[in-house]
Amino acid sequence: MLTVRQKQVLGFIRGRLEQSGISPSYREIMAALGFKSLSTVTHHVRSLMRGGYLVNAKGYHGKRALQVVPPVSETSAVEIPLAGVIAAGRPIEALETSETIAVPPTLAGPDNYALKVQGDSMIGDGVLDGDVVIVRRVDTARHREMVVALINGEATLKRLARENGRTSLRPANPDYPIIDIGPDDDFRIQGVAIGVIRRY
Amino acid sequence: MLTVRQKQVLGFIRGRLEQSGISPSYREIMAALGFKSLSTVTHHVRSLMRGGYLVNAKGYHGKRALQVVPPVSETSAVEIPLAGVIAAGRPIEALETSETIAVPPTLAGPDNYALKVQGDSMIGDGVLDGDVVIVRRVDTARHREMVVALINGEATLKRLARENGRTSLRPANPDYPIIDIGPDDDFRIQGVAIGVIRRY
DNA sequence: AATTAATGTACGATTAATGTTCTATTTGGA
DNA sequence: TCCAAATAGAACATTAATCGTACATTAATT
Repeated sequence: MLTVRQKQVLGFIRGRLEQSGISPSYREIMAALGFKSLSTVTHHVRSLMRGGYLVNAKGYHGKRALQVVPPVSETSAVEIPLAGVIAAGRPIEALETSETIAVPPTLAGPDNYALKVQGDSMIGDGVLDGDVVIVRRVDTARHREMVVALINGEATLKRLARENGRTSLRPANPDYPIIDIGPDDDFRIQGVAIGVIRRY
Repeated sequence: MLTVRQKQVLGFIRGRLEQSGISPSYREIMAALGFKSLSTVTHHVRSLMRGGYLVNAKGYHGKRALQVVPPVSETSAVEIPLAGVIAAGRPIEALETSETIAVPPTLAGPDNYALKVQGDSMIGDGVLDGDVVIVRRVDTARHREMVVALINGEATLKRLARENGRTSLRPANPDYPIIDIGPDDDFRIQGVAIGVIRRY
C-alpha cells in the first residue's frame, strides 16, 4: 500500500526510466519534487524498496540504478506460460508470443507451464487431442509418473517406467511403441504432468 | 441496508479511489460532504466498516488506506460452486458445505458449477474417476454433447444422442449400457459439460 | 594512479498530516 | 414525546513526511 508521496516518487522514477532509460539521481528526484533534503528522497526510496516496488540493479551503493519492479497483477497469480504444442515424436513447437493461460490456483506455481497436446498417444490415460497439460518443470520423475521428456531431440508426453534397472517411456495407446532408453540415448526429463484442463 | 449519508460517503471514497487510486483523508471527506466535524466522518466510516463495505488496508491508525470491499460477485469471479459428486446410476450426492472450486476464467460463468466424477462410465471420452467436470446449467442439449442428466431420479454423466427421433444416453465405456429414453421416463437435463480439470 | 566530481547513505530531530476518542447537541420521524 | 441517526467541537495519538549535515562509495577526469 503506497502513500501519496511514495506514489509521486515512484511515478517520477518510472517516467524517467520510460523516457530516457536512465534512472534519476536522488538529487534530481529532490529537485523535481521540491524537496529540500536528500534524506527525504532516501526515506521514500527506501520505503518503496521495502515494499518491493523498486530495486537497485547494482545493489548497495549502486548509482543511478533504480529499477521499477513490474507490479504483480492479481490475475497473473493464476496465469502460467503456455509454452507451446507437444506432439509425440516432434520437438516442442514453441509459440512466438509469450502466451499465458489461466489455471486454477491449485495448478499454478512458479515452475509450472502449460503445453497443448497434439495427437492421441496418451488417450488411454484420458489425455485427448487438444487438451492442455499442466507441467511442473523438474528434471527427475518417479515410476509411473506422466512426464514431458526429450529423447534425442524429440519431445514426447509419456508415462515413465523404471523397472529392473531399465527406463522406458510408455504411451497410453497400443498404436504407439514403447520407447526404451538406452545408455547412448540423449534423454532428459523436462517436467512432470500435474494436471489437465479440457474445454468442450 | 445503507443509509443515505452512508451511501454518499461510500460513493465519494469509491470515486476518489477509482480516479486517483488514493484514499481520501477524513478531512477531505468532511470538506467534500460539507461536514463541520471530523467525528461525523468517523461515525460514518465506522458504520461502513462494520457493515463490511470498507476496510482499512493498514489497520488501526492507517492513514489514507481506506479500501472499498468489492461486492461478493466480483471476488468469486473465478470460483464456481462444487455441487457434489456424480456417479453413474445414483443421484448427485450433494456436499453439506457450500464448497467452491477455482477454475480458469474461461470455464467460469454465473450458471456454471462443478461436479466430481466417480466411476469410469465416460473413460472412453477421457473423463476419469476423480476428474472434475465443469457444467453449465441448461435444460436442453444437442446431439453428441456430454450432459448431466436426471432420469427417474438417477443422475448420470453421459453423451446425449438424438437419432431418428429417439433420445438416448450413451456412456463412453462398453461395460455400461446405453439408456434409451422412453415417453414414460422422467427425463431432465441438468447441464452440459463444458470442461474437465484433473489433478495428478 | 591520483584527484575531483557525482552520487548514495547514515543518523537524529522536527514538523505536518491524519486518524481516534470523548462528550454533548441537533435532527427527523414513529 | 422518544429514539436512533446524524452532527459538532476539541484534545489527543500515531503515522507520514521533512530537514540538515556529515560521511562513504562509485564514476569521471586529469
